[in-house]
Amino acid sequence: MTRRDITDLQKLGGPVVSRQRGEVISREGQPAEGFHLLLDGWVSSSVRLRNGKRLIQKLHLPGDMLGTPSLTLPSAADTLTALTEGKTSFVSEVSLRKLFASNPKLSALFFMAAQLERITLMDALASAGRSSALENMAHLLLDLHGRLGALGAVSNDSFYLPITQEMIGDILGITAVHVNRVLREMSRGGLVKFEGRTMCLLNLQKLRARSPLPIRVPRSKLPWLPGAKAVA
Amino acid sequence: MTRRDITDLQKLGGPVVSRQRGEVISREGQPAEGFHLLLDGWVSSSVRLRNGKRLIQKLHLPGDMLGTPSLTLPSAADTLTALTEGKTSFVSEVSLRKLFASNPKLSALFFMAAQLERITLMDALASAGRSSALENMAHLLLDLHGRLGALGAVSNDSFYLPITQEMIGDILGITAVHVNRVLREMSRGGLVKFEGRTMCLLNLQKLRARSPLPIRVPRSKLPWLPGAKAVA
DNA sequence: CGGACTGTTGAAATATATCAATATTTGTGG
DNA sequence: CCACAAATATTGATATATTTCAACAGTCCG
Repeated sequence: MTRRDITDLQKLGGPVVSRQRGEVISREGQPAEGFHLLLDGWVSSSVRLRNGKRLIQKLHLPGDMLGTPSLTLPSAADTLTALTEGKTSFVSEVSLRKLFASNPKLSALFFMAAQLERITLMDALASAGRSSALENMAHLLLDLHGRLGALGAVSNDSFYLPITQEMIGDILGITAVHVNRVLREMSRGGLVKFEGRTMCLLNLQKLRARSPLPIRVPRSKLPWLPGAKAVA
Repeated sequence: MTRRDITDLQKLGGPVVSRQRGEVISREGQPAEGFHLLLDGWVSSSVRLRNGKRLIQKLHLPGDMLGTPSLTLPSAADTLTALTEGKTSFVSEVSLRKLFASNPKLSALFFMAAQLERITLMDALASAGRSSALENMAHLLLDLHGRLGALGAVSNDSFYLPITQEMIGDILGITAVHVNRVLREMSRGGLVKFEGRTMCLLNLQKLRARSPLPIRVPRSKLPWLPGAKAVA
């Protein structure tokens, strides 16, 4: 990105808002009218099913855009909840228009970011359907390991995991009880170690072998992107 | 969309290519370098897991863009297979650049289309994890009913479904045997009727009651979109 | 026509859910 | 900083949805 791109991106968001743990940033069923940039902290995106059960579709980490899918709907599909203290800033639809109208390169990057999210969801869906709970757990842990690593939040393959086993269950679509059994089995097998909210991946190689799909690495360069000023 | 938008969109694709049933349009592991517009026919997007099992992530219908997520990766994540005879046209990365550089409105629409796909995937993921096979089947049938209806391919709530029960299993993440049991149970319960490849939804209301999530209806208007020529 | 898919049904095996009881940790107010 | 309540983790026993294996019927297509 050029300096101009970065400036444009920073100008996008409104004032920085502090979020407390447990705070609902946006609730399903309410109109969206914009999205949020996650500047700091963890946020979950969850949906409640007819039968009352909840499912977490995504754990958002700093740098993520929250709530963009709901821009396409009359009312938000998911609820955004802060899992830790954090900071967000709101991007209105008007700001988004200005971005698309003035910076084709960032527009294309936004498009590509959305495609990357699709990949993650596609992989999660493929994995969920046809793999055992342990395999899905391995995939989830490796995904977090990769994403947190990129943010510098992993040391010695261990990281802070500010979610309960029940939430992990809501991500993988299994019960909290079964999450516990699987984690303990992985622990006994020397795959991971966890104390409180700290998770340590003891054997990345074995974990990768158990993961139904590899963790995707995005293309580092997209040579076809329009130049920042290449406006017709 | 204005006339200019439509012209821009049509210019995007290369020559029309005819596809035979079973033909592989693009294979996972190979570089993408562009995507396909589906002009006619059904196409599946599938992934193969480490354990050899296949999972279908999406049934594509005419009007869909195929393979855009893989633009973000060094090599394609999914395999695109024609399920019926059909027609596609290829859009190169260069064409895509020109679009982003010259038409901010279509750029924004492309972004929004990707978000809509995310919604579908999020719902499928939420549904898959926490619902019974019958509930997921209801959701799938209603989704197809809605999408095919928009294309004028539904009459009397019945439509042509050019896929085997094994493929349905690969979509829902269950075995072909179980697909059969679930479909027959729905049939006995008066929810659906099927003969050969024709599926008829006999009781939409009951089906909706069994579906874990409603079928989403996109916003009809996005007033914030940049005008077609609103280039800074 | 015949062979290969595809659909259908039954019986047994298995992963995961559910229910229940207890231990441990975490957060909070005094 | 402590004590206590609430949330979370852990483990066992049992129930259940789905898979697996198997056998056969139907159907499509060359």
